[in-house]
Parts: sequence; structure tokens; C-alpha cells
Amino acid sequence: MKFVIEKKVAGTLARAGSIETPHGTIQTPAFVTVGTKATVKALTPEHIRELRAQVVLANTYHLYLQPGPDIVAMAGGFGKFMGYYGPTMTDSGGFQAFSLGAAYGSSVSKVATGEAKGNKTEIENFNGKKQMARITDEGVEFRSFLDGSKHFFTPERSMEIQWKLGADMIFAFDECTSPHADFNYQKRALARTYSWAERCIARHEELDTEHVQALFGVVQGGRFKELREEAARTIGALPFDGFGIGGSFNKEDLGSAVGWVNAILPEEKPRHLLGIGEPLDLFDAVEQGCDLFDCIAPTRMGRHGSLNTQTGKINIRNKKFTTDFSPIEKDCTCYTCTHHTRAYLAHLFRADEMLAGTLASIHNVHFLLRLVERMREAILNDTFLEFKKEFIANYR
RNA sequence: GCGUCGGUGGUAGAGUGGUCAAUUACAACAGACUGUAAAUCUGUCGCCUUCGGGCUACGAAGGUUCAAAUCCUUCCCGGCGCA
Repeated sequence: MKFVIEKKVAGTLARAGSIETPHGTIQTPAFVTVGTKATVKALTPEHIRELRAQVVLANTYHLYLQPGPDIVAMAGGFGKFMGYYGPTMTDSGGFQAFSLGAAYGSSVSKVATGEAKGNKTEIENFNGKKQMARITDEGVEFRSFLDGSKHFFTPERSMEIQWKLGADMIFAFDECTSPHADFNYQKRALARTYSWAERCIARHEELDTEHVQALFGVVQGGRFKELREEAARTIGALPFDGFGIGGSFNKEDLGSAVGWVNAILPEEKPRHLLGIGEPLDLFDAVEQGCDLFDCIAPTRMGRHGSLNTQTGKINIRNKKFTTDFSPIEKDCTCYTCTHHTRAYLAHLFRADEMLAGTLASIHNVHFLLRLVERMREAILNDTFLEFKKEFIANYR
């Protein structure tokens, strides 16, 4: 993998560049489409190509459970397995330490609003019903969401599985913490993530002797500036090919948290903001120096009937759309908007037809891909901040 | 015509003297979703409300009872059987 910065925006950390991978070049900043189980939900690989998605990210935990890393390896890696031949990434399974752990069965989101409070991140109920992941310094014990069976992930194991999954860029195994975790817990979790980072590098070097697979280290630290900066220094000093910024954030200051980190991380390596994809968050992240983002929002929200437009999100199931024969967005060039009406979408959703999720996902993914594409153009034209201002004014 | 079973909220369908404004499902109306446990989940869903409660409701009209969707009478409507 080779990363080149083409242009920077004065007075900000924003930059545009390109990442060369064995399966093609990514123009950054770029939105990474999420295909957790080697499928971008509701979309065919042909849709993905037509949408000009530049990268697809799959998940280690999910593909490990089903169909298993050996089958994916036999298929020639997850990209080939699913029939997508562009650049690929895999997430390490570290996010599942949170989603199946502290967040399991609760409404806790990694992007929290308001004051951080409470602390129930130490997992004690693994054998009860509450949580499906238990974290120790050695690794994470997961329960399969498919059949309840127990599985133990270590940093080494994550590297081995990701090696078999065969993506161009992979992530170090980290612990994604809850926004409600207190300072002391975050500090302990960080110590684990540091040690896991080193173990990942060591194991990956053994597996990938020719270094065809880029390894990204992950910066954690939760909502604490002190810890975020420490993590950026610590992880940033390790010989990773790029960096992921993960974990939980304050909705209000997500941008500044990303800025604390990127001000410290080595400039010449790409930075991937993990799991963030709300339009306004993307502007902040780009301004604060991120190059890549992945997010399930466009596909999940799409399947749930929430569609993005330049003036904000709409819920296409709302009554008012049942007789609205205009496209989702007048000037949108996506397949859905050029062929179908809001009324038709509203009907498909109400009729519980599968095509609803597909058409909605096409639109939402197109929306984000084009948005980030325009951010890149704006950076190259030196109009990024104006573009941001203009977009926000419309979007609210 | 006789007999018989049945008529419950937008729909289907529970309930068969008080704990019933009435289980449940669907529909409807709105909301949530940020490295996918998610084609998922949540709230509302007779009318009014100062959120304490008040009012009108289970085909219609009477009646029994302290109390009726629930029991009785008649009527109306529907299914089935016999003529």
C-alpha cells in the first residue's frame, strides 16, 4: 500500500490524496462501503461498481463465524468470494467487544450525546443473558450471535483470520469502549489496546512476509483528550501502515476529538475514522485530517426507510410521501432517483418488498459517496470550507 | 318458515357478570439507528383531559343486577341444517 498526499487545506488538517492498493487506487478522502458479511446488504457487486464505491470493508468476527476463514481463503479472499474486485479492508472484530459487550441489549451508541455518566463496562454477565463478549488482557471471549457458542479472539487470532480473509488493508485488534466508561476504565482498556497493537504487528509480520497487506493501528481513548492524545502518540509511534480512529465519542465534539488525534499522528500515513458516516460528522472529520470513513448508516438507515437529502433526512414511510411522485431528490443522479418516485418507494416499504431496501441503499450510499467526492474536489480547488458552510446551511 | 350457531375497536380474533376502554396480531401514525446482534427496535393507536381523571363504547332496543361485552326478552343482520 502506498499513500500520497496531493493537497492540503491551509489552516486545517484536511488533505486530499490517494492510496494505492494491490486492487486499485483509492482517491481520498473516501467513504468506505460496509459489507460486513462479504455483502453490502441489499446491493449486488454490480450496484457497488455503478455507485463508484472505492473500497469495501468486511468484518472478521462475522466471517470467522460464517462461513469461516478457511472457506473465504479457499475462495481467494473475501473480495473475490463476493465478486468485488476493488480495494478491500477488514475490521478486526474489536468493535464487537463493544457492540456485543457493553452495548449489548442496551440503547448505548458509540456516539453519545450529553454528559458521560455511569460506568458499567466491566463485563460480569457473560454467562447470563446480558452480554455476548467478555474482555480480558489476553483477548475477548465472544459468544456467537448465531448459536451462542463461545469463541476466543486474541490479537494474534485476529491477524490470522484477517490474513485468510485477504483484504488489502486490515485493522489491529483493539477494544472499542463505551462512551459511558469512566477515565480509569478507558485507561486500562487503552493499555490493553497498546499491548494488543504490538502483538498484532508481531503476528502480522510473521504471516505477511512480503507485506502485501497494510496494517492499521487503532487509536482509542474514548471522550478524554488526555487519553486520546496519549493513544495517538503511542499507537502513532508504532510501525503501522495507517491508523484507525475508533471508539466512542461525544456527538458535540467528535470533530475536535479527531483533531486532537490527527494533530499527533504521523502526517504521511492514512487515517481512517472508524464507523462514522453522518454527513455533518464527515465534514468535521475531513477538516480534522481523516482520509477514510466507513459506516453502516447509509445501508441500515436505507433499509429502515430513512433517506438522506441535501436538506436533511426524510422518513420515506411517512404518509405524505404516498402521493409524492417526485424523486427522492430532484438533482440526484443515482439509479433510484432517475427511475423511481417517492410514492413508489413509500409503497415498496409499506408493502414490505425487498426492493425497497435495495433502492433506498442505492440512494443513501450514492449520497455519501458523492458527498465525500465533492469534499475531495473542494479540497483540490481550495474551496473546502466554503463547501462545508454551504452544505450545512442546507442540511441543518 | 322451523332449528341452530354467530354478530367485539381500521381488519382478524380473544374475552363470556366485577381485576375490561377491552389480551394478541396485523394495519395505521410517528420516532430511533454512526468499525451491522438490526429488511431491526421503540412509542402512540375510542373521545376529552389541569394527566388525578372524565365521557361514550362490544349489532339495536328494552330488562335483571350494587355491577353487563358477558345473563334474559324482542327485533335486525349473517352462516349452516331441515322444510
